[in-house]
Amino acid sequence: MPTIADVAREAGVGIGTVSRVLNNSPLVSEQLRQRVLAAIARLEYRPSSAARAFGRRRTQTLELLVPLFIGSLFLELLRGIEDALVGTDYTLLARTMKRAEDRERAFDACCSRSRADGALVLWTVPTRQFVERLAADPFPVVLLNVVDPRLWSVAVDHTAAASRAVEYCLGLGHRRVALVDRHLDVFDSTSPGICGRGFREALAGAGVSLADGYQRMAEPGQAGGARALDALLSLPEPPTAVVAASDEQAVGVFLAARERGWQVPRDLSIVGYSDSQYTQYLGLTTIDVPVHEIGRAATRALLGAVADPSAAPRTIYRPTQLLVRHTCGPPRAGRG
Amino acid sequence: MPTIADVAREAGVGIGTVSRVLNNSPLVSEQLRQRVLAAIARLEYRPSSAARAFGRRRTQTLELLVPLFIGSLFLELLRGIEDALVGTDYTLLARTMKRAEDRERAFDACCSRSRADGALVLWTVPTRQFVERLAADPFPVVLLNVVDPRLWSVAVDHTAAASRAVEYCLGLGHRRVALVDRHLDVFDSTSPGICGRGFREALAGAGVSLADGYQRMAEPGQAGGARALDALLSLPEPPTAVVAASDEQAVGVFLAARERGWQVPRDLSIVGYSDSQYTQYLGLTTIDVPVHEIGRAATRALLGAVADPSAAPRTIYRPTQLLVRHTCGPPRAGRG
DNA sequence: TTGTAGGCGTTATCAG
DNA sequence: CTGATAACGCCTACAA
Repeated sequence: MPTIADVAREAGVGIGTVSRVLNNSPLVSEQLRQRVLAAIARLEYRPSSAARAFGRRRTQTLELLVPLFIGSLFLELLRGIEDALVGTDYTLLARTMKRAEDRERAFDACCSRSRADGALVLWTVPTRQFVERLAADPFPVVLLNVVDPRLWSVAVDHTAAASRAVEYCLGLGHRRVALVDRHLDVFDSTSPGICGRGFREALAGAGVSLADGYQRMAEPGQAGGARALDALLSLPEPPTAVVAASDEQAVGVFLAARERGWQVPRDLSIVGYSDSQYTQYLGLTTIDVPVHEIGRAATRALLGAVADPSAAPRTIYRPTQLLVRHTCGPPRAGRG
Repeated sequence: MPTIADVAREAGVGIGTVSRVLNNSPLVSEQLRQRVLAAIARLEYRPSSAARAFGRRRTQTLELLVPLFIGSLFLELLRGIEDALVGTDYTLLARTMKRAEDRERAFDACCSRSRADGALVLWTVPTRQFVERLAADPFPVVLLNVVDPRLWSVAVDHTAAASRAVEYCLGLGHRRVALVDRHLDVFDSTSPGICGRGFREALAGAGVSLADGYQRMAEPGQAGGARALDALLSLPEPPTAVVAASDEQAVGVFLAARERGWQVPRDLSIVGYSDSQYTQYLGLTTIDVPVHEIGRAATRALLGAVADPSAAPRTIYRPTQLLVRHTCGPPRAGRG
């Protein structure tokens, strides 16, 4: 395996010149550049990325911290990230986290002496220590779908989105609207729900009082949604519309409703959250979260922060919109 | 940022001892080990992974080459890979490929002077040059869902699986069974379909002749399936059952059928392929491909190959099975 | 069991 | 513009 020294010898130049050619430095005469390029080709030389990372104290790698619970949106997000990476010579290191302790370890590993130049942190709230350590020893981090003013964040306004969904149901005539919410932090069951505030605000805005048990926290995934609906339907006055905090939960709600013989949207209206594309054929009315765009924006922000670590962190919001399909309708007379 | 030398000084030992402690070498007295550990803690020292990778000529990284077309199975696969990685100190580098040229570059980048110690290659056929280069300069590679006898491969027997699906339809009484197939290599539209052979064998085995136009190649995804069904339903004698080569295509078939007013399974039976979990609520009858297990097995094989590059490559098959749900039934009298 | 010295392949710095 | 040369931080002999 040839090294830079072999190339230098082959081309009859100094090793510095070869390095400059490799790094597209303008400080090389065209003649020598050609000689070096030819030598590289003859020897089939490839620079060692390990040596490079070591030498320039930069790995050309971005780290992605992602909870393993993640649903199908991950793909879309990955595409967005890759989109932003095209043309750069950065690659992506994926580190998945299953449990809270994995997260601690991942945070720990990623910030000090990282294998990467920066990190993308998905759908999980940074711990206090993490933020403190980052303050002490800056390392570029961008949060996705979670906001922390002390760090770069790219997210949507969950409150506005949830409000929009609830208002839509209210507009259809529903008064018994329930929320199947999701913890902001998958690893922390004491963390608030992402949609709770928007839900309450929308109800308050319409002068509708919040019935007991209508605001539920559920596990992510279909199972969580299904269980939540079961609970809701056991209430003395079950809701006529349900807003879910994820499409997967919405599917669970849908299934559980069907199981009980409730038809959607005749007996129950459902709004999802995220537009995960796998629910298209279900005709799920949902909040469209521009996941692809979030991934791209976050990656761009991270690359920027890597290039200029002194830039003050910003929070970037992306707009959501309601995607009306076929799981919502007016409440049924007998039940509404 | 402290280095190993700082730790050595702090602990009052030689740098070699620190290195040995870091690498869990048994050749350190318990006493010194403790002193070193304490020094490490005091200094909050973390070894530089870049320097490590450089020094030991091993990156502790596995590379994942994945076509961006990939559907929801990717998540399950990723989980399988991560499962196999738990307990090792390997991390995963993801390199996605959008077009055929990306693939060339990815193959190129991954084998010579790679940033990784080995590579997992998904759902895409290795090019001739790739295999040749690998033969000349060994670099551990494991193929997933594609088989090449010259390399490690983990896959299912598509022929057996497709046969099983077709036989199931035949057993229900169908005689007009069509196939919506998928190219073995997403980047090569001249590559054969993954299910074609099993399809034909099953028909032949039952003495059913293959009608013109019943074996179709389709693009991956719902759109491909939908388009393929449109074509099939335009035939003078449309099929009464369709076997698809992916769940996503099956969903497309399902949607297109519904669009045309055909009910499933009354007017049309559908079998999917892969059990992608997002089709559960559709009740799709499908071939269960153990994607998680494939990811895990492939990663284990790769780790093995990294540890012992001299081991001869093997092909590992994982069994599939038919998952009967609700999209198949006997052919309708008037149409069957 | 321990410390020391050399090497890994680049990049960066510095004279020329 | 170019070529030496010194880091870079760790690992691995080798010698003690």
